[in-house]
Amino acid sequence: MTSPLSARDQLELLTRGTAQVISEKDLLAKLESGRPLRAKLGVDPTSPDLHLGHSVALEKLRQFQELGHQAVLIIGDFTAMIGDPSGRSKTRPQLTRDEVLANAKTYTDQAFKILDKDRTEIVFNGEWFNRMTFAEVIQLNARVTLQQMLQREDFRNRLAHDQEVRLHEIQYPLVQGWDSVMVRADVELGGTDQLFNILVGRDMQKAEGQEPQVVMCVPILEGLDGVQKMSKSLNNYVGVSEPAGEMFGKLMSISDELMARYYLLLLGEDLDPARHPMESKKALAEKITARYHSPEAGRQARENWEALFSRRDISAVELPVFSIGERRDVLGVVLAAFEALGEPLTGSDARRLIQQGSVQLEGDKLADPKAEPAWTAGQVLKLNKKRAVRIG
RNA sequence: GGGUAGGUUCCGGAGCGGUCAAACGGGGCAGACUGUAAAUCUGUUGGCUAUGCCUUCGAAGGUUCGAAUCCUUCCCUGCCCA
Repeated sequence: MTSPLSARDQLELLTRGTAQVISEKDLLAKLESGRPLRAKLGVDPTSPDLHLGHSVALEKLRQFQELGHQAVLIIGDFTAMIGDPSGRSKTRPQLTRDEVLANAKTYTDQAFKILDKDRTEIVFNGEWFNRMTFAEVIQLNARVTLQQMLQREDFRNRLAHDQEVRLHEIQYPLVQGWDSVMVRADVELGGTDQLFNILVGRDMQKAEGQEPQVVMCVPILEGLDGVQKMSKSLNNYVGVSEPAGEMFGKLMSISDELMARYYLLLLGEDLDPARHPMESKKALAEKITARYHSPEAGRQARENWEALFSRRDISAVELPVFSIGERRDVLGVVLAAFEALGEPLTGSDARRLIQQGSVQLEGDKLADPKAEPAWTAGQVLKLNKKRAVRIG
């Protein structure tokens, strides 16, 4: 059942916020056919956590679903073992099968925070690749030339800079393209860094006598630093499964410039330049937090944040309660508190935080790791910029 | 297969017998300033039962009072030639 919207209206909606569509004409033609389109998105379960960077493409995929089309989510259990070289200046580490399968589960759970589970087809590409014979692999390779693969910027750069390019890496686009053939994709979504791979998919489909897929690239979302793309390894991400407070806090730390970008790519809205930047940022953080938790949680996160950082009214803030253990010295308490928060520190790191004045009890710096202040229930112990606990 | 250049702490990149837990830059963290923003300034950035001790400079041995630095073997990578 496709949407009552006309093909043109659908086109208008679907292309909004995309960086590149090849081609809109083809997409329109497919939409006009009236049948539900198969929109493919491949994900590499290389790390188990989805973040807002991934969400851009997932949101787009959901839009297809909302219009009555079929989402096809490919879990690259096989491809993850190759490692997508896209945008990389180095060879990616290859994962073992067990790591990949373990990641896949959490991955899909998180993806369904965005996608409609009932209208999503999940496919593991190991399903066909694990069965391929070597002869078939060779034949697949025979479809493209080395020169074609080397057109790709990543490889050219690495060659130019005398960095290694391993053979398995140049096969990646082929493998991804074959996925499109296997699922008979009408559209493939991906970040702009996927352009090359998705184009190869078109070639593979044509070679197999299929109608080539439409390429739909969404922009790459910058991470919290505002410069590099959001990624876990750069530690500049906001995970979709993070607690509401974390999520809100991380979003409040972005630059104004980046905020405009997030408005566009995550909310699909334009930033109102007349509004005070901080107000806009709070609104952004609340909306996104609400999206992944609940409107109530979004509001709560905002209130907490305002109480803690704007009004400095700590009495109103909900903080994790922490009970002092055996050690009563500052160093021991800080270590135990981080431990309790699930972010253990080394002794040296904790010592540094203390000596640099980050650790504060009710606003007073505790700069001596060996001191034993009179810990009192109800007091607020600030640990670092983001963390604080209430003594219980 | 031949020639040649390399493998250093999160990254890049110095060091080339002691003064090296290792310059410098980037990144990270913290402090000041703020809108927990950006910019800027300052400090910090292996671990520990911590004014000292322990483990790091591709791997394993060796020389030496002493090695990231010298020797041997091995592993890995680039480039040129075949």
